[in-house]
Amino acid sequence: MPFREILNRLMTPGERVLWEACLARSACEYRKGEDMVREGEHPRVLHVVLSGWVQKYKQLPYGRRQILAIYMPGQLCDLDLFTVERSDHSLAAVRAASVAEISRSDACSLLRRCPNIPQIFCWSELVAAAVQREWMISLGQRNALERVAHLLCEIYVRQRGVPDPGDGECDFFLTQWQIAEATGLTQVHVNRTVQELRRRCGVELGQLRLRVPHFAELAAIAAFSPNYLHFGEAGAGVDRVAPLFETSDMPMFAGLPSERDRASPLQLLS
Amino acid sequence: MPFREILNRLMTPGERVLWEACLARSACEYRKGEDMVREGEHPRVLHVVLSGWVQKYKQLPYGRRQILAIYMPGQLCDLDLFTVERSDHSLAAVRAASVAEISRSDACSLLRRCPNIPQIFCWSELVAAAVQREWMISLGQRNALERVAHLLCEIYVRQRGVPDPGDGECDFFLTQWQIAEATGLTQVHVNRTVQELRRRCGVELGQLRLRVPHFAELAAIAAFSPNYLHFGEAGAGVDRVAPLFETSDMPMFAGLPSERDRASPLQLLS
DNA sequence: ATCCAGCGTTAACATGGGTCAAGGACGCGC
DNA sequence: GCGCGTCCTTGACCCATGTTAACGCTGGAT
Repeated sequence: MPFREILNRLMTPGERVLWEACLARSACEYRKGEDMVREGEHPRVLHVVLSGWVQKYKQLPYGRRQILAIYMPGQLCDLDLFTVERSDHSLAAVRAASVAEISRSDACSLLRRCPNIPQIFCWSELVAAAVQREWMISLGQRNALERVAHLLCEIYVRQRGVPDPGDGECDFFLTQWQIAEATGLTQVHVNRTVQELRRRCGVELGQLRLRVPHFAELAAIAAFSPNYLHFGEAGAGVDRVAPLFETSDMPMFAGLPSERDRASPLQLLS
Repeated sequence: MPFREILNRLMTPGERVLWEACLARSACEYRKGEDMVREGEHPRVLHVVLSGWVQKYKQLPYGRRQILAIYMPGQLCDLDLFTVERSDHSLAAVRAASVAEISRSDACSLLRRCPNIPQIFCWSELVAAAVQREWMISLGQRNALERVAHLLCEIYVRQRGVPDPGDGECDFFLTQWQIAEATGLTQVHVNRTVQELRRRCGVELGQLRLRVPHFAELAAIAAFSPNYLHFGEAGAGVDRVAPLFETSDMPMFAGLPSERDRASPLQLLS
């Protein structure tokens, strides 16, 4: 269950129409590497990936940069930026990407009309935060082989879902240099590592495509466990989260005056 | 302006009484290293640090662990856990710590009665997420000296605020082994690094206390810039965020039916 | 057809930080 | 006062990863 499916599952058909219309209306095209938000700017719009991938990154004195997150179609990139005066990071297209830029007023009217939308936002942020924590584990504790293997596993599972329906392929838009920036390694060493993975479990990392003939082997190298993606819960989320907060069991919404509207799960964001 | 001051600034006196009462009522004591939430558990309460520090961490196969975040008095540790079925990380005391454990129903009634509380939650989460991104930079891009220096700068500024009123001291509850777990280094190498910092800029890392006689020098080594802590904004936050969302300018709340109550800034969390 | 930029590949060499092992200082319980 | 555990310190050694510098392939622009 890739991210898009979760989106669809969480929305009513009517909401989906509104949502898609809003996205389509504000779609923008970016070229590879082009910035959408730059560190220090005051952010004015909310970015939602339509196609391609988007990277959140920080630039460091003298050239190096760290990629902090990768956003895939359907994901919200920068919900936090609405509360913040100056962004502390940048946002750019990984390759050519299409991105919806929702203005504050559009976001406002969406929220007014679609009670399930906040829930979407909630899951999006929740998963993004969990992924970020897992990246910290890679950066701090895993060696090069494990880091790259883990990143490939994550990207594969985020697109294909788990359990995997199976032909072992998915989109892959990062260059080896970008893998290096995400994993805190050198481009040269990423190259060595990718070759090792090719040798050990037949991973193919080609033009825009990742092939993983034996996912289990790759996952074993990375000690990859998809729990942190909270996928199973997102599936259940529609049924579980929504009723819960109608019955005033969820602390943040219960007691808020908006109960009849079922707005607000967003308040639970991490 | 350390975190506690921000808390006070954001609350009305009446709210502060309720808040403090709620914290006091549910206070728990933990010994050094004792777990409050363990990975895989279903989280039932919200943890707020009263005194001492709290660490969020993940345990890895064979012994190593990564500290993901450090929470100081006043901070909320795990707002996200309310939405999640099973926690993907653990929470433990750094040293002996006192922690309030707010039940869902208590959190609920707090939110009902204190319109500014969600705002507090919002800032807490926002800053926590920004700190986490900065830690990724350390783990991915900085060398040992820069990592440790940066951590010391952050801990100093988070307690003392910036600009610093000045005598160059603050609490410091981490052992060198815990610094190692937070920075992705070895305890042995942290020791070497701390000595280097002692030599280079007179940093003293003693029993429960950190002394930084020349903060500027330490900050220079780390290339430390406190922007990511969003401190200035938190000061302004009371005046700016609140009116903004009353005038329906903030997308997430504007249009929500609860406007007369001024609930909901939490919706903007990242 | 030619050029060029971007990307992947390779090799020789350098080094930051890990590993292992031992010892010392301090504080705490008995 | 003794013993023990926790934390800090030190030294010798070594490996994973960084550095530098080529080279070649490919695809797009002219």
